[in-house]
Amino acid sequence: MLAKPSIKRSANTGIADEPSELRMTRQRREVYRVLLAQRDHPTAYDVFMRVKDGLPHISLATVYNCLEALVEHDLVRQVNFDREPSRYCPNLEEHGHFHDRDTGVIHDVKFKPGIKLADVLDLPHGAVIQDVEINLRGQLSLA
Amino acid sequence: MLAKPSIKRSANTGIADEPSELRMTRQRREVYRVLLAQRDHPTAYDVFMRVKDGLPHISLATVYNCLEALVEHDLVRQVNFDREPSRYCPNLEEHGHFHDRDTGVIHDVKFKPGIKLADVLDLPHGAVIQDVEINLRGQLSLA
DNA sequence: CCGATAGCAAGAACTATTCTAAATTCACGC
DNA sequence: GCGTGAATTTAGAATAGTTCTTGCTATCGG
Ligand SMILES: [Mn+2]
Ligand SMILES: [Mn+2]
Ligand SMILES: [Zn+2]
Ligand SMILES: [Zn+2]
Repeated sequence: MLAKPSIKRSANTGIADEPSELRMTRQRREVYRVLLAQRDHPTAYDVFMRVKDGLPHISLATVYNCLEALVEHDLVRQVNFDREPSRYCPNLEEHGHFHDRDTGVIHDVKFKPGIKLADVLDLPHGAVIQDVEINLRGQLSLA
Repeated sequence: MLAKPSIKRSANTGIADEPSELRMTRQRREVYRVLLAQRDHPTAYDVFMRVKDGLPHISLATVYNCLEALVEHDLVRQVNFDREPSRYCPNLEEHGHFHDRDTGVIHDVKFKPGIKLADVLDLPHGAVIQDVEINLRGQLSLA
């Protein structure tokens, strides 16, 4: 995924401020820690369950808020397969996802070295790409 | 998107039947006609509104049913950007989608000739890909 | 410490989609 | 052209992941 600038405008002036720092609260730190600890592309609810070990009073809404904050500050990527619950991935390298229909496991899929998207796709003239999502589905043949 | 075999198994035997034909009802035909007539990746609700011109009594649930049937029989592709409402595309060539943030327009994006996904992606060993989804977001620079 | 801003928790609300149940249409053998 | 069973349609209810609202708490700069 390419970087997305997270601009905020002050309510008073309407002038663009610096992109604000992410305040690392206990909840956000724990959500992020959980994502790094087990990189299996958990859903928000999965994260909620895992975070409760360390923060038993955290709410699901807070998990959603934390995930949104982490995504907006480009520490975490949101991964959507069709209309299933969103999943979250702390791998910041440009990569796609392969969903194994048999096991449900989602594998990270890297580009082969030296490949750029503009090399393989016939983009509209003047297109500036800000975000790339590559989602594959299939099976892992056991042969 | 790669072809997805739509196998049905008879309830009695559990033996695989032929993939059943899509029965072209008035509703399905009209939904399909609307998709072909204006290829702007409409949502189910967009389709509903357009189909009502020809079939004023059609229900939204039927539009969903028809779209699902068309997708399952590989006449139409479902296109999902993040968690926005699904959109529908009758272009059966293998292609991705570019969402222009400024205009909201979704453009079809073809692969450059001769490119295969396995050539550019580092797939897991033994992966058999059944479905490919490539979604881009960005802007069209006017320069 | 003070006032302001940001974040959290709990539950309600939202909304795209799916499900339910009853009515209608259809395919097909006679 | 019927009768019959299966498929489809319809309207409305239900579902479920996510977002919003509200009141409270934590944090920050001074
Ligand atoms: Mn898809
Ligand atoms: Mn995305
Ligand atoms: Zn990933
Ligand atoms: Zn398309």
